[in-house]
Amino acid sequence: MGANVTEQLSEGLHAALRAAGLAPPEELLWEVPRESVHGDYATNVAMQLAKAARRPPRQVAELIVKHWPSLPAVERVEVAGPGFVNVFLAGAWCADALRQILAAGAEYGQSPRGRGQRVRIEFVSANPTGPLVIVNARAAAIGDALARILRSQGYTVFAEYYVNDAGNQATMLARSMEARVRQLLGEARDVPEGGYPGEYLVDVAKGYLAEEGAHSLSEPEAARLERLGRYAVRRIREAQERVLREYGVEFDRWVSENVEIRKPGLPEEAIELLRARDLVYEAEGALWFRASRFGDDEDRVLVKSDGELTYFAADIAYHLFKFGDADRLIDLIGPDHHGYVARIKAAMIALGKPADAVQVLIVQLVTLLRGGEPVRMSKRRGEFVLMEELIEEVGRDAARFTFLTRRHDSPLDFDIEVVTRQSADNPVYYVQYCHARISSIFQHLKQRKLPVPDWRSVDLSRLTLPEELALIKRLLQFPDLVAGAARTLEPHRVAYYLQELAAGFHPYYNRHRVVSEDRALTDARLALAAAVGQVVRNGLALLGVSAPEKM
RNA sequence: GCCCCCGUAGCUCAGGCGGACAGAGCAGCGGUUUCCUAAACCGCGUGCCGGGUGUUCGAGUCACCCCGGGGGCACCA
Repeated sequence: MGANVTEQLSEGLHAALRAAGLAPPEELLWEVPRESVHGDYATNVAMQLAKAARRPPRQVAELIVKHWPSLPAVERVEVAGPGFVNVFLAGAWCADALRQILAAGAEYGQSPRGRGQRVRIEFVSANPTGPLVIVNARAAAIGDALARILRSQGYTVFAEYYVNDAGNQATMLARSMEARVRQLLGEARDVPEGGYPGEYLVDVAKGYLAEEGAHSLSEPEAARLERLGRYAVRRIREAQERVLREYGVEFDRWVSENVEIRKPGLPEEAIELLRARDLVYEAEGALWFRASRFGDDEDRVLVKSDGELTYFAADIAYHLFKFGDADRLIDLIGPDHHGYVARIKAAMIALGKPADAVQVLIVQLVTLLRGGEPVRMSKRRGEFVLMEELIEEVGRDAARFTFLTRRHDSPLDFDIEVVTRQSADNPVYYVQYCHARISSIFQHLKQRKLPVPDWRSVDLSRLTLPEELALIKRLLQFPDLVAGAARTLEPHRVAYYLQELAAGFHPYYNRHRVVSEDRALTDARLALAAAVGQVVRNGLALLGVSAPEKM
């Protein structure tokens, strides 16, 4: 008993197919035609079934239309073009469906279809060697929105941040720390080649001296570096966590590669699992995994000839770790790691996971511009535009929304000056303003001491303007839209939908008064405004963007 | 040389598991406010959808090739 239109249409279509003696395809797809003269929904089943039915598509479509059952939601059904079945919704039914949207409230758009499935989504996972930068903000916006969207579809979602605090880079961080600490003590020391020369480490080094004291530097090298490294990782991680929280992103857990994967010997265990399946071999002094049997280009090294584990070996262990309480994994990674996708998938398939249980999304780079000029960023010299500077300058909502109006796999030019200078015309404000306007209508009502009607008893048949029906039909598409965003892992669909919805409301608001002398009409229009406001709020919530009452 | 991503309006990008006449925002020009927020509304668009071949009743969408841009091709992480 939902307002989900396509579910009802599919039931009707099934009934029609049965009555017509046609075998239904496994899945029925409804699309919203670009042109309204083609109806509110259309399906191409007739064309799909034509071959099996040994009839021309249009004839099949005629059969479907002929046997179409009477449904309150549907005014008429017709055959069009090469064999489309076009469905026109009944206006009165649509208007009445507003009641269901309002009753569902914040739950409108949710679905139970993912219930029982546990999804672990890992994102950002920047190295704990420096502050977060702009591309991390992009990944954070996308990952967080995906988590929210999947949750809305009933999935149990865990958001996870992996801290690569082991291996070479951890050592280089420790050495860089040591140089900075000794510099503070007056020694002439350079940050080592391949280290982290960013200024931020100076502050961390100051903290270290204050908390741990200079005497700790007299420890033997191994212990000294471990202490320095551990301290730096902790402080940098805390800073990353703080920025992400400001951005509105919370992780369910932060997993330390060093503590939770390496120390307990999980990589070795993973290798043994592969060995038990006879999927490893020794060659040239190293231990290899037969990745090429599972879709990778070539076999991959697990243990180097010097006896050290590769990052890949740890990564296999980490993915198994994630599968510990999840059925499905989603990794968001940067394009520089895409060479890893094939091998990690190969390893998971080799260990018995379904081929589609690991989904890897590549979040493409962000080219930062300022007034059309590229902002120079040099990791080597430690020059970045930081994520916190971005939030400061552009604002959290605008930054998130801008990232979410692009596909994750499309490289993005982000011109700070444009996004800030045009802030008033930014699409995010267009959508938020829609929400604020609707809030102000109810504020106005309150000031005039007029009651908010009980939606259950409002006469919605007063909503007959074409703009009103178009708006309502747009609202009715929302559940399918969110489901589609969840299925394809494309949060930007929600952002575009919201812009279209707002683009439907603003002109309507401009042309027609909601609150008028006609009390019954006022109540009906209030219901529509409330429903639009609710859906805007729900949609923005899925993106992690605020829905202000005032602007 | 091999692999991945991208190539749609001046700019930034959408185009919903192939569908019916290709869209939005921005930038530009002109107009709208005694009225629930003008961060709004109204009007103004001639795009070889990078090029080619193919699959299909139908291709911006799928396959292959080519061109252009970015990124990867480690016993680094």
